[in-house]
Amino acid sequence: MIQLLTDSILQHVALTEEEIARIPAYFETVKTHRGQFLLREGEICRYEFFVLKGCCRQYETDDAGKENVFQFSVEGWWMTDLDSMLHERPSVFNIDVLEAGEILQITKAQLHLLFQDIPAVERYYHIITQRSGAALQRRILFLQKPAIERYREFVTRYPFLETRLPQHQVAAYLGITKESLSRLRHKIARS
Amino acid sequence: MIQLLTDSILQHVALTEEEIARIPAYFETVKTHRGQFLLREGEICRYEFFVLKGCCRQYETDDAGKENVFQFSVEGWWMTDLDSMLHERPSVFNIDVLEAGEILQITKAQLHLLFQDIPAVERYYHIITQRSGAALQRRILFLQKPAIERYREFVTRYPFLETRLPQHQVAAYLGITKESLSRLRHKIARS
DNA sequence: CGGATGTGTTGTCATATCTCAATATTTGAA
DNA sequence: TTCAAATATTGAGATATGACAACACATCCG
Repeated sequence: MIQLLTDSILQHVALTEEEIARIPAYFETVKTHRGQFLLREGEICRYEFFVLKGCCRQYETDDAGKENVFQFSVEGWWMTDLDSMLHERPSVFNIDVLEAGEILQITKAQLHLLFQDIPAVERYYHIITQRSGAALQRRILFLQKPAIERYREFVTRYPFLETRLPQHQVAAYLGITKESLSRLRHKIARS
Repeated sequence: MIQLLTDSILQHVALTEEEIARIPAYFETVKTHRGQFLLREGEICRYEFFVLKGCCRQYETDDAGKENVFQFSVEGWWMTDLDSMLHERPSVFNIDVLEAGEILQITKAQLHLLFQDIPAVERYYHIITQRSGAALQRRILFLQKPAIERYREFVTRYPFLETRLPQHQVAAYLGITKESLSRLRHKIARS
């Protein structure tokens, strides 16, 4: 199943068969179960996660206890708290498992060993970092739009998430309550 | 004045005097005047910008004509449309000059020549990219908070911008109208 | 099977923020 | 200095969304 990762790498850089074979050793494989936490608020995020199977969610809990979803991750997606990793500061995020499955995790130290071993992977990593930056940028624009447009854009961009996730999780990603989302959907269905 | 850039680089990586001397040639210096556009919506963003002096603003205009500010940049800050640069797709952003001054600009091609010439600059660039990713991440969390907290956080994090910018620009960054910001400020002042 | 838990809908009312309009204040350039 | 443009404030009413509560299903698991 780790092939999902090597495929992802090969989409961006070229590797020899021997290099491909050396990659898995740098990662830890973790079977995940629903409700499991990969990161808890207050901890320093030590890993980059790569989802092999299942669905994870990165969210923060605000003062009123409301959960704001930052990102979902499904098969083939990376997920981490960049700010916590980079500055080694306690994370504001929780990362938990919505759908059981399997993930890969790698520490910063291992990642750098991997870069030394296989420089092409460093190029891959930087490409991924840039793409994730572009995605964050889109998310910022997204959050400035009215709720109904956010919902439409979400459905268009991530149809597979829309059907896979419970509505209240989608609402928490859109930045609205589940009740408001229910009413938005109703309104759209009518028209 | 280009020393602002080399200082920024030297904060993160080590360079020899000769290397420092080779850097300016890769950049174009542009004197900016108020109202000038560095990037217009619909164009493909070809440059990374580095502000030497003055203040720039990156914003998008929504369907209703409202301007949403994505980012301000002052002395020593980088600014670009990552998504447009990376995917070579038309930008949704405008970048214009609020305060006259001077900027450096560099194309992707020149940047890669610079990386080949001075590999340490590539490391600097990746550090900057990561930090900017962390900043984008914070901005996403920021946008999910209520307006009054967004304003407080803005003032705390960027006190020098709060005083330097007209209020309606700050409002457009916070994602509220200038009237709402005026009222928020009034409310805070009273308490 | 049956209850606990998770999920989704609907009603009512509260609240934050917006829109539009009028007016005040500051700033910059001729 | 003086006028025009830019900026900021205030009021009144509209609108989007939230908060809370009740209820309806579905689903999972003992």
